[in-house]
Amino acid sequence: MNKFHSIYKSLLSEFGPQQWWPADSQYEVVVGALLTQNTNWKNVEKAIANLKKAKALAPQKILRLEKSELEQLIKPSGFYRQKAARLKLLTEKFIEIKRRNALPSREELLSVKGVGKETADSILLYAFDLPYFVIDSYTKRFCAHHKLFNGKEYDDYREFFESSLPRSVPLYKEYHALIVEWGKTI
DNA sequence: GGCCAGGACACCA
DNA sequence: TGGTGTCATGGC
Repeated sequence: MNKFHSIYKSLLSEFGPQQWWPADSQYEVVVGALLTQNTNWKNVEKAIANLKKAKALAPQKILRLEKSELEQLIKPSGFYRQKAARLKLLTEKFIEIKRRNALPSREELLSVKGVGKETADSILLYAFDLPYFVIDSYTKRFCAHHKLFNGKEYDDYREFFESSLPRSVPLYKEYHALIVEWGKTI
């Protein structure tokens, strides 16, 4: 068992299973992935609750909302003007993906304005169950703290995790969630 | 009452 | 490629 695996086990015993991503649908994961950018999850929950209350948490409904309406609904998540515009763009991509009945590529998600690497990987992993390890600011601190890796670029970290762990979607999901939980405590 | 969150992008040198 | 400004609300 390598160092990654033993740390994982201790995180799991300390914090318990995180069961990410909390959502009622695949599309809700996509929405949450965008809204949570540099934003406390509590605020994202408020925005998603607003969308549900307005019965707007569905791709076609988001597209049909006036931009100002959408802005008001997602306001608690912050950066709401940017996010409203970008959520519509991402939703168009989501519809296209579902229409062709195929899995999304990382490249096409990254081509959507407002979707960077972490958001793309979160969607690939948590919405589409594809084995991409999500890297965030906590993950880099985590690596430094445990002297696991001292890289620079996002993809260096991602490839390091992916080559150090068994290629398991449930493991990727849980490990990233546990790192975030760890990050909140330090 | 300030600090910051489950980032991304534009612009500059 | 590296550094900095911008976007913005709400929790603690």
